Amino acid sequence: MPELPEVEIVRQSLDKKIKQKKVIKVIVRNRNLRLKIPTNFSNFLKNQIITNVKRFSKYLILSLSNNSYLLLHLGMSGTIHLVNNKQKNFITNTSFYNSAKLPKKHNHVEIIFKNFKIIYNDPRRFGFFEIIKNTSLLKKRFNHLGPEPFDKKFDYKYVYLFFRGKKKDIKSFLLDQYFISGIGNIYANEILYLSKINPLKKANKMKEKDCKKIVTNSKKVLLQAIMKGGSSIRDFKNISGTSGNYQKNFNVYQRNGLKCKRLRCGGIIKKKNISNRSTFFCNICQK
DNA sequence: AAGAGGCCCTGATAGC
DNA sequence: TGCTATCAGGGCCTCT
Repeated sequence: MPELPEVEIVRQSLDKKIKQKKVIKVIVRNRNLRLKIPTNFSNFLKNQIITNVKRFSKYLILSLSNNSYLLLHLGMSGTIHLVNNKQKNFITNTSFYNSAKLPKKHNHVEIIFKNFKIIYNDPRRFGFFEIIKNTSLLKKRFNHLGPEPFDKKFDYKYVYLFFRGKKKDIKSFLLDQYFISGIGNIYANEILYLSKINPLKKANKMKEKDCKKIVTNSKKVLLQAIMKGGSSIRDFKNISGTSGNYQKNFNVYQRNGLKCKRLRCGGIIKKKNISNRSTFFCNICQK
């Protein structure tokens, strides 16, 4: 599900709810996420106060009162749900991403606070929790990741230099978190469309002008997506009023067979597999 | 070193 | 109705 904008929406709603709140209890129902949850996980978190909720790339970072951090990645299908203790099962009106109703299955972790709890649900279990002991280890943890699109370091010179001698296609690099972190399959497609660049174009063929467009449109697309509350695709029935709206702005993603939205272009959106991910692009205006 | 490909896992949907 | 195949918003690993 989540790329940078969706994770940011979760962060914002989580921040409002759990900042300065104390963890009363943690229940782990299934340790077998992408990374195995250690046996001392619950005890470690108990009585900790969440001092801050931050985000880097697609990772949520909860700062704890003992100066350590709880890292959370949502993988492909992770969602966070809020349940008030007095309610039985259902949440009605939260701004949590895609959480109109609490699913019946795959509620792997519960973090319980005084009057409410948050539940981590993840059918595919590609997500994970990780405890990071201190700030320098946290820094180290993200060492291998490239800058976020909003980072000053992510400018056309960085892009141009990175692409020198690289024979892979541009689409794969937008998904490469070591080059740039936070972009996923949906937004990679949308960024290339706005840039009028064919996803199969080789990185070393990119002109300075192309690199500038990549930089500008990466920032633009992700910021707009955050402002629209992220994208909610699939499972449309259960989306609450506070779910994302950016899917209405998709120009290419899942629009294969439809007309290009650019006036007078006349192109058709095509679908093609690149590095095993579905890729959508206009066959005329993306060169 | 860079790039191609496979794997982790469940659920929804399409096609027969 | 029920089967099988394919695909899904991510990230990491291995092999060449």
